[in-house]
Amino acid sequence: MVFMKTQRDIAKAAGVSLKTVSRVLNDDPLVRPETRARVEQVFRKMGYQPNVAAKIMRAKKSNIIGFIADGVAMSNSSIDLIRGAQDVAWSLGKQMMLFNILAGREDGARAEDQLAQFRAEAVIYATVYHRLLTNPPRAERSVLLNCFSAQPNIPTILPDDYGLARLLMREVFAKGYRRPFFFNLSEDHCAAGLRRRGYIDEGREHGLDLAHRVRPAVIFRDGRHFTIVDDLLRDVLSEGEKPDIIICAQDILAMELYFAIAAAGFIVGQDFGVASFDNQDPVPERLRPKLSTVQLPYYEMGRAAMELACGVSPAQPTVQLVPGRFIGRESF
Amino acid sequence: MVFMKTQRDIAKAAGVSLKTVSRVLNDDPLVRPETRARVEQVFRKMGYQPNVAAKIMRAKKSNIIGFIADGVAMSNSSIDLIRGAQDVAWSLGKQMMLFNILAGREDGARAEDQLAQFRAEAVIYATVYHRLLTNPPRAERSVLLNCFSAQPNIPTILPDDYGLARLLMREVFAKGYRRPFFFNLSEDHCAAGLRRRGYIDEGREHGLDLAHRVRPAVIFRDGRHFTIVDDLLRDVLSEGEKPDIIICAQDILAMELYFAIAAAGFIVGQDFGVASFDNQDPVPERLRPKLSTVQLPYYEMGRAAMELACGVSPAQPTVQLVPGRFIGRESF
DNA sequence: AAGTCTAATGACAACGTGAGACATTTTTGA
DNA sequence: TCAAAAATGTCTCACGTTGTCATTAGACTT
Repeated sequence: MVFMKTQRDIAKAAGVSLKTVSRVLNDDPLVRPETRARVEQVFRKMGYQPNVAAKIMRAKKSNIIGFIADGVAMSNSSIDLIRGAQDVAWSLGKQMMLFNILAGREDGARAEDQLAQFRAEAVIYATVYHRLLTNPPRAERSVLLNCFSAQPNIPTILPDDYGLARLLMREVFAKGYRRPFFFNLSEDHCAAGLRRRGYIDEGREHGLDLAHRVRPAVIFRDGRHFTIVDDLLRDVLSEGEKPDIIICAQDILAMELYFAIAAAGFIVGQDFGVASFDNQDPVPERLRPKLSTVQLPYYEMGRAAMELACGVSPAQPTVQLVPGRFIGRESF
Repeated sequence: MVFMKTQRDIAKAAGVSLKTVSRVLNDDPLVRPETRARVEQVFRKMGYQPNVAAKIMRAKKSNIIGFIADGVAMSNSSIDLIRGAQDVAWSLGKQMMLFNILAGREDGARAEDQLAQFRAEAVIYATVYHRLLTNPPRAERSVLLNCFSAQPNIPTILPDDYGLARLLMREVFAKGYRRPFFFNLSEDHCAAGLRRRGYIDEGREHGLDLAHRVRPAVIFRDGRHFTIVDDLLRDVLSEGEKPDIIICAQDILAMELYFAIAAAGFIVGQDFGVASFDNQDPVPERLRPKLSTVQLPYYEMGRAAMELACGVSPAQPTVQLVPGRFIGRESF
């Protein structure tokens, strides 16, 4: 972009002084409307674009908010985190600078350096899964999104996994189901504990003891996650009280469960209800019967994080839980 | 970031001139080793980060490559486009500036403005689906990724949909299938025509006339896409020669087909083979039986686009087709 | 020891913007 | 017609970095 126009060029072309051009750009009321019109005419004709680098220099303020997205490439759910943040940033005249990284590689440090070099005013650290952030952020002003840190006082936005589980179970009980069983995430996943507690607490509220009606359907072994939906379903059907609905901790687990149920000779939505967490496009809408899920509030979380980063919403409590909502379809 | 150190601060602290600090930073061999050591000592102590804005000003060169991603939020497949581009950019010392937009909103123009203001050296325009770009890019130097334009001479990276179809059918025939049927995308999707041609041509190569053994499984009506997998399967089973394998134009269509096949009382991989296009995580791996697909070469396409944008690979032919590869699993 | 050469270091300018201080011109109103 | 007010212009500086050129320190020659 060597041939970019400067205010000086505009001034010459419009037959006014550099200062007048500057006044027009910065909405100085001292400019006569006709002069303003003439200058703006030239802006359009010559295609002037202000030089952000010079602006940053001059203002000692970058208007840049960094967004470090860890592992977003692995899942599409968290893209809504980005969309939410982006929308807020633009509406505030801020520039969001986005980095997709994979934790464990040097990506992260590199992204942080880049942002520091652009003098980003704040940095949002986002993860795909709700989890603990091991190495804390270096930026002076940061916001944690979908993750949290050992060190306190960093503003943090988290999904209300506990509340989400209760919300889902309220719907389940409202439809008359009384023998739920919960196919949970593996216990190393920190949403697992929260959801289990919400599931059990909401059960107690309805006079049920669900403490033994929840088991992980994903296990972590040799550094990898394996799903054991088939085995788990077999176990659950052979022992104890047969469930009337199965809750899955992820849509994709629900998909596997659909196959497992069919393989066992049953029909989803008839012999068992199925419910799940995530509402991760496009799976729930395309399953038959369509899957009823609770939606993780990623878009709203992204918005909230950017608002914190930009200092719109005041400090708030350090950890902010964002509620989700129920998406009712056909599976229960 | 008000309290950022500058080279001037470092110079004062180290008792040398501003220029010497600059020399140390730019690996100028003219600096005496002891001086260099002293200055670097101060760097570490004071935590210097160069100011990119000033660099851009001074150099009149931004090292920034823009990436405008249209609709990435709608699908996770194209994230690999971004990963590929990002990896190349970093390895070249370039800074990729990423924008997620939705065509039809003002997002696009805004992103282009932002990039012009940052004096981006080139802009990559990427779309989720292989399609025609209606309003052409404004940037002087641009690359089209997964889309193409009416105006010629813009370097363009496209998936080789035709070749992908032939590749897939070669595998199908190699496994002995002789009565394929192709559940294609809707005809408004420009991959549909290419894949159909590849499908038919590869069939002819094996002595089969497949011109009438392909139909759209997705229809476009009232501005929306609907899948008609169930209806189509019923039709195909009731008329003409019963297929021994069904090819789906998307993994998610294949998922629907699994259900439709089960509903019709058949077993996937036994009564019919199923094959598909995309290899879009996590669906193919989690279906039972696991789905064999051809993978769209998104990562490589992203790399190729960034290489073009950075001027690494010479001009090439204007349109560059990137081949995909076959991912064999269990479904045929 | 004086002179010469080179290695090392320093001073300065410029990039584009925006603002302050102030001068000059134009317009408005009595 | 003149004074006041409004509009525009001139000039200067600062932001942080790095290329050009000038200067100094040290080493080497005679």
